[in-house]
Amino acid sequence: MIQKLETAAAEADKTSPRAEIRIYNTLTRQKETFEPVVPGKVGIYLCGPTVYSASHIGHMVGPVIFDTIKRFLAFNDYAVSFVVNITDIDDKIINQAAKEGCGIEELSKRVTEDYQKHLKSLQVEVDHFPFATKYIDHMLKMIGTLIEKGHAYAADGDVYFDVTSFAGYGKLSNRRIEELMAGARKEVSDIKRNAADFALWKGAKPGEPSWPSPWGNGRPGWHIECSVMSSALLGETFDIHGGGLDLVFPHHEDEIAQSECCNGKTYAKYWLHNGLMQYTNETRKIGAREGDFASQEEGKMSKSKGNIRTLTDLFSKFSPETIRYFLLSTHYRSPINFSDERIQEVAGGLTKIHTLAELVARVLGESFYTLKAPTKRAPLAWETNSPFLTDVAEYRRRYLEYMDDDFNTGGAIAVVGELVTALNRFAGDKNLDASSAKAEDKEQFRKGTVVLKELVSILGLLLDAPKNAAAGDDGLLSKVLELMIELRKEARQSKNFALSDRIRDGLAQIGVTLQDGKEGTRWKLES
RNA sequence: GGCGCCGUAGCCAAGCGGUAAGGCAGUGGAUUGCAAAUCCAUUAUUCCCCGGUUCGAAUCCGGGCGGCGCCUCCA
Repeated sequence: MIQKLETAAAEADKTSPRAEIRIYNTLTRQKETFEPVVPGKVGIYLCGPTVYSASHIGHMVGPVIFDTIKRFLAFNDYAVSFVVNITDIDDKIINQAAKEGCGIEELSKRVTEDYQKHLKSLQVEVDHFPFATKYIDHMLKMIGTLIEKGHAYAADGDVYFDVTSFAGYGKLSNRRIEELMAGARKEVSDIKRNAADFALWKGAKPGEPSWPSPWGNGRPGWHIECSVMSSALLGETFDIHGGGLDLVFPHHEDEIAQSECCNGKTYAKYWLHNGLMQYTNETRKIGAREGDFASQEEGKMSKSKGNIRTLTDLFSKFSPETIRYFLLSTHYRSPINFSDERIQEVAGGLTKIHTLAELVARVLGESFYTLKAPTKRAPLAWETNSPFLTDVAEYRRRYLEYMDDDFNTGGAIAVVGELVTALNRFAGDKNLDASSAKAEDKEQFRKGTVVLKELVSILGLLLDAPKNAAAGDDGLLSKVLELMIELRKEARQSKNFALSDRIRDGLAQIGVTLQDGKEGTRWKLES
């Protein structure tokens, strides 16, 4: 009963600043109310890539999701610091560099640039990209502390973490040490005390890149870089640690063990894990016979399965914004089925918003893309004194409710779609596209449009006008097309539809779409 | 074998104790010379199956069946 009352109170206040945000925490396996470690500030650390080969779509899921979380928290008036690490030293990099016959710096630099370029095109705004090789000193210090405290031991040039020394080992992935011992691989060398112990430092083999250390020349083990860089940039206890579901064990489990043993403090407060990209072979799905084609393996996208899709390839077919929209169209914890058909299907919703943006430009005489909307959460600045505005307010409330509930972008996007339909309907009913439109109706439309802008900006969408949008073009192309339209108009007036259709079809073939409206014919380039 | 996740219309997908959002595709209609775009209407007595708890379950519990992830590098 009491709980019901509290819920009702929260319900009434969905639109206020710093509303209650619920987050699913992998550590506790339930949704918790978000409370930052330091009031008003939020640190987010996301596990980035090991830079040894070109990024694929799966690498973008986390960044897009966590960038959206960042935007939403910033909207809720938190000062957010978003860190994505770059692991630029690892066996895989060494092997790949050897294969390509180049230095590891050259390889990691090239791959990092590729990765960052794609994040930028997806509108992902990262505050810090720490590189593992820049934090070797910090790592050595941490390893030293762990040895001093009895949680780690040097053996044969390597240093291992003793998992039996940490009572909390296994708490994130819900594993028990005994089970890990039983299931461990036989290849385990005698130098480890326990089969589940993991390397903090690896002694270098001849010819490998290495750094000097008290235990001999070597390089860091996997995991240590995240523990070190997150605390260096966000503090020993920080708010949100994210990554793909496949990193829960052993990576995140080991990070917790190292950091909590070293600092004696809680490491990350909330652990969020995104679902993994699944590859779907549509052809197979609709029942082609086995062996009809060289089918790629279905399931998780991974290099070992050979079913990855590089971004460079993907972006030649879809805009980064479409990919972002696609990634946000479902809940972040669910796996996403990937296929071109799926993206194509989802993309329609985005196109509809862009089409509305064109209408907005015509009605308001102002670009939707540069429209100013509130960037901080606050109650609506206007009265809901009409059915239309009441609906707009309700859509906004529902959108925020979805986002407050574990960043449910899929639900939020559905509401955006409803808002778009409402705006289109209102514009149609009130004939806003005509010069006779009433100022007061335009004003209402404007209010609704600003809300749309506000909501869509949180998702990092519709931030820029599409590259090939024709709206502002006043060059030669525009003049030629105006002439074509004029000629077609004359043909239509004299009922010469064969000619008018020839003009329209001909233009369509070269990528120009004509649309007849009450106020004349518009043209736009195929996107 | 151990630890988890998931199964909602043709497809995608919200809802997670109070009587099934939304999108795509389809169908019908408005608009159009015909289109395009847009709008309207329509598509699950039912949420994999069987039990149980409850006044009430897609939602909670138990048992099946099916799919998937991790336990080894992976976002």
